[in-house]
Amino acid sequence: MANTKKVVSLSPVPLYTQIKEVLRTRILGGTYKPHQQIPSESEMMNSFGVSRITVRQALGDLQKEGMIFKIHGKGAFVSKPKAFQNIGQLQGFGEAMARMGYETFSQLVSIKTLAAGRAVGAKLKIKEREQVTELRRVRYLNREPISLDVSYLPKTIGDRLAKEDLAHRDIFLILENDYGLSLGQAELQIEAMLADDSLARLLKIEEGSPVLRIERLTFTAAGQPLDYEHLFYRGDAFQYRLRIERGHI
Amino acid sequence: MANTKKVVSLSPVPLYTQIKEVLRTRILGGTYKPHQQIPSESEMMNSFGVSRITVRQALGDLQKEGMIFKIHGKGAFVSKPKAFQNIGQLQGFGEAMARMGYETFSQLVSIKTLAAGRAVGAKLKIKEREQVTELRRVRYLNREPISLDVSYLPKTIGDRLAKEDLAHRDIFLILENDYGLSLGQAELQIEAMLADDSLARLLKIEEGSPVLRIERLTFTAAGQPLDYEHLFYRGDAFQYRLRIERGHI
DNA sequence: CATGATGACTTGTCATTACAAGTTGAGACG
DNA sequence: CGTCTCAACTTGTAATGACAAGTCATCATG
Repeated sequence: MANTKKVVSLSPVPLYTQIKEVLRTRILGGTYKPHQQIPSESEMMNSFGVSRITVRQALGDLQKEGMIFKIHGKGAFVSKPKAFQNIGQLQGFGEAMARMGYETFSQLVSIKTLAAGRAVGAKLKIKEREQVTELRRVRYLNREPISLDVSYLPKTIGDRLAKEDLAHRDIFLILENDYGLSLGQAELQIEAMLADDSLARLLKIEEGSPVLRIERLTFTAAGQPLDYEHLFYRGDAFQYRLRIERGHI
Repeated sequence: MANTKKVVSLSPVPLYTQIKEVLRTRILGGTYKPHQQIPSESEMMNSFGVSRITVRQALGDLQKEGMIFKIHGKGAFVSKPKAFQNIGQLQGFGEAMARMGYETFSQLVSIKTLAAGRAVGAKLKIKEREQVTELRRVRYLNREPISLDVSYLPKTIGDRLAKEDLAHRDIFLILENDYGLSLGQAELQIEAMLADDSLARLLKIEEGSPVLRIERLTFTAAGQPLDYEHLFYRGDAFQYRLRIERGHI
C-alpha cells in the first residue's frame, strides 16, 4: 500500500502497458535497483487496482525484455543493467570512409511518396495506409558505385529531407543536427543474396554478383522507429566490421 | 475437429508446453507451411480440449520465439523459416538456435593439426611455425546443412576438444563450462561471396549461390585471442541480426 | 541440538467469462 | 454497378477463481 499509483482503464493504452511503463520508469530511475526484489504480484494487484492476470502480463513482457527475472516461489528481481551488451560500434559508411580519406557522395535515384504497406508500416509502427517517403540513393566511393540505399521515413520527415542536399550530406547527420532528433539504437539484419538486373545496373556489376543485403531499422533515443532502410552493398568492395561482447548469464 | 491430438493434464509437463511442442513439430515438419494460417484459438481450444488462456500462452511463446506472427482480427501465421542469429551478444550457433527452439547438430568434416602460417598466426598471436588445430564442421538446422565452420585453435586446446562430443555441443559452451575459459569479445568481418564447387557440395546448394562469409576472432575475457573462425552461411537460409546503440551512423 | 513438519508467503498453471477491436465477406440499398 | 451496413469471424484485454509448486522461517519433536 506504499503508494497507490492508480492506472486508469478509460485510457486507450492497455492497463498492462501502463503498468509496464511505471515499472520500467522505476527501474531505470533507480527506485528499484539491480538484484532488488520488486513488489509481489498480489501487492501490485492492490496498489494498481488490477487483476493478477494483468499484472502478470506486464511482468511477463518485462521479463522477456530482460528487464527483470523471476524465481519460482521467491519473487521477481531487477536484472543487472546490460553493462557491455551493445558496444557493437557500427561504423557507418560515410564516417568510416571519411576517416580513411576517401571521398564519397550519393546520387539521388528517386524520391516518392507512397502508402506504407504492411511491411514498412509494421517496422515504422504506422498504419498501412499512412504515407511514407521512399528515398533511393546510390552511394559512391572514389567515383565507383558501392551501394544502393532504399530508405523509408514518415512523410513529415521525408518532405523536409526532400529539400536538403542529400548528395553530400548524411541523412543521419541532418536528422540529428538540423532537426534535433537524437538517434538511439538500430536493429540490423544481414544476409547474402545475388544482384538482380536492376541492382546490377545501378552498382555497375554483373548480374548474379554477390551482394550484402542489410536491413536497418533506426530508432530515436526515445525508442520511436524513424528510418527503415534496405542497403545493398557490393560484395567485392565492402566488408562489414564489428566487435561484440560475450553476454554474461 | 480434424484431428484430436489430446494433451494430457496428468503429465508433469504443462499443457501449454505440450501444445507448443505439437505446433512446433507441425511447423518444422511442414504440416503448417510458411505464411500459412494456423488454426484459430477457438479451434485449438476444441481440438486440444483446453481453455483459451492456455492456447494463448502457447501461441505467445511461439510468437516471441519468432516461429509465428499474429495479425489482430485475422489470425496467426507461420513465419518464414529463416533462422536468424542475434549478434548483439556473442553466442555460438547452437546456443542461439537452441534458444529459439530449433534443433541443431554438427557434422565433423575433418580435424587436423598443422602449422599456423602467417594469416592464422597473426590473428591468434602465435608464431607461424607453431601448431594449431583446424576443425571443419558442417552445421545442420532442421536436418538441412546451413553453414561450414572452419575453426583454428591453439593445439593445446584443440587436442582436448578432439575428445569432446562436437556433434551436439557448442564449442563456446565447452570452453566456458568445461575448461573454465571465460570468453570476452569477438571481432567480426562480414562479406558476401559466391559458393565455389567444394563449398556448394558441402552445403548442398548450387555453385555460385550467395554465401555470407564471416570471419570471427574470439578473445578470452583476458583479451587473449582464442578461436579464429571462418563461417560460410547459406544466404538463402540464414540471417544475421544485430542491435546496436547510438554512435555515428 | 538437529530435524522434520507446518504454514505463510511467493510464482506457475489453468478454467471460465466478458467485452473490445480489427478483418472480411455477404447482402441490402442507392 | 458501386457502396454501405452488418454479421461472423479473428485476436486483444481484463476480471475472478482455483489449485499446484517452490521457498523460507518458525516451531514442535526426536
